[in-house]
Amino acid sequence: MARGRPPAYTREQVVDASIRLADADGLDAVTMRRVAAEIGAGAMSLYTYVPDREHLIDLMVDAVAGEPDLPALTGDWRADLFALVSAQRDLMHRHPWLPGALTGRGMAGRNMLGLLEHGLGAMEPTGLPGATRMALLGMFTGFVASYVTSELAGASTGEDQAAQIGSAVAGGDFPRLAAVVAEGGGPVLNFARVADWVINGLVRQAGDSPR
Amino acid sequence: MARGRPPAYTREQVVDASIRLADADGLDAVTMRRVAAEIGAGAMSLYTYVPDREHLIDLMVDAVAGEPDLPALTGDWRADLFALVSAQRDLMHRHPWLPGALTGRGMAGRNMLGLLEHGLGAMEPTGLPGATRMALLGMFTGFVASYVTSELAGASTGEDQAAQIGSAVAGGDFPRLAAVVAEGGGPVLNFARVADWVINGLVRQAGDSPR
DNA sequence: CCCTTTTCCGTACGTTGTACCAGAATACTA
DNA sequence: TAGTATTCTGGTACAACGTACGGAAAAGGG
Repeated sequence: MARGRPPAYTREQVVDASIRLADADGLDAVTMRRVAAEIGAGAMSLYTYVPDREHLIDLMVDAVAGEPDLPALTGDWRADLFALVSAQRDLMHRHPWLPGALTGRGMAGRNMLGLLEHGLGAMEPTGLPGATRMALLGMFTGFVASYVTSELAGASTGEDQAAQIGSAVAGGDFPRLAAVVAEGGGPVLNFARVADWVINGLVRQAGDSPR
Repeated sequence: MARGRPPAYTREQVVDASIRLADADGLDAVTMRRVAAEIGAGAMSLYTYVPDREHLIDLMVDAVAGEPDLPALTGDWRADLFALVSAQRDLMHRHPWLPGALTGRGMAGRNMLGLLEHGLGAMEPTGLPGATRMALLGMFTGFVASYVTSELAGASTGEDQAAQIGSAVAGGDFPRLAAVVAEGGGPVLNFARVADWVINGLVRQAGDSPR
């Protein structure tokens, strides 16, 4: 058994190196050559472990989806969903490329499906039908991605963008925007509060919904 | 006035050609050479009108953001927000690359700010503070992007992905997922209904929220 | 010891973004 | 009218990318 030259690396090594690169320098830094260099291999060797770059990114997504070990369900769907959503946010903080990678790349692997399974379980006490729970989970993930994206954007840039908004606002158009900007913006909205809005609001509405 | 050789093209021409390409073949098809060929120019001539590819995409986003002419505000924030959200959805249907392009690219130009201004106005009757309205608008756009993404994904792929899910589900793990799949999924949830959930749910919760 | 199988990876090709610059086209100045 | 300053055009070139191809290397089975 095990004929042929034995592999010098593993798929996991390749995926881990890719994740390390993406965490440090963004998804664009994940090039076949750089990933290979990271593990000390030749560029073409990666193709033994991964069919192409696109699948590599699928694997990266699914790998990080396996990171959080979610607490067991309590039966309180509010709390359970909040825990799930918080875990997703932590994940996206740890891997800022994740929101971008998620767009247009649906449910690749087992860890991703595990997250889905967990969410479906959390919403079981709501009594909502399966398709509805499914849709809501998509919304929740979209919400977290959107929230984290604005969190990260606010932290990093805000340089020339603030200038752009400022000058546009000063132009006299966008009076309401000007008012909001003048109002000071205040602290970024608390994630816990917004997550509560989303969870309570959406599930309540979904339950109230006719038909 | 107007010294030097006169421009043979316009920035608008460049941006429009890029949008046409992206609509037809996706964002990746927007390469400097292809865009240039589309308008009959040399590749390097584009750099007279646009600093680089990244800015080109910013301009594309802002250009399409100017497409919808939104109906005047009625004072009914539910209706006005629904109109806004529907317009955004139409936009993303017409330009399927938009959700992806939006990730990590915040509020580039005047049309984008105009959309923001409109949204702020629509929410004025809610009495919510400016920062809250701002945050909610971000959420709404995130939801629409997420909804449309899943709409488009469901329409196009579902080929090997369905097989992957099927085999994983057949494996015996993910019992709840299996139940939902067996349940038939049913028709995709109505956009109007989900949008209502989001708008009513979020605004209601934001209003109820303590402090 | 050779044969089959499997992995490794150097070389090479087509495509990308864009730096550089010579040439062309215009308006202003003398 | 001739020259000069200014601006736009686009060919050439380069580094970096994904990856097809194929020979070298390393293992087990005969």
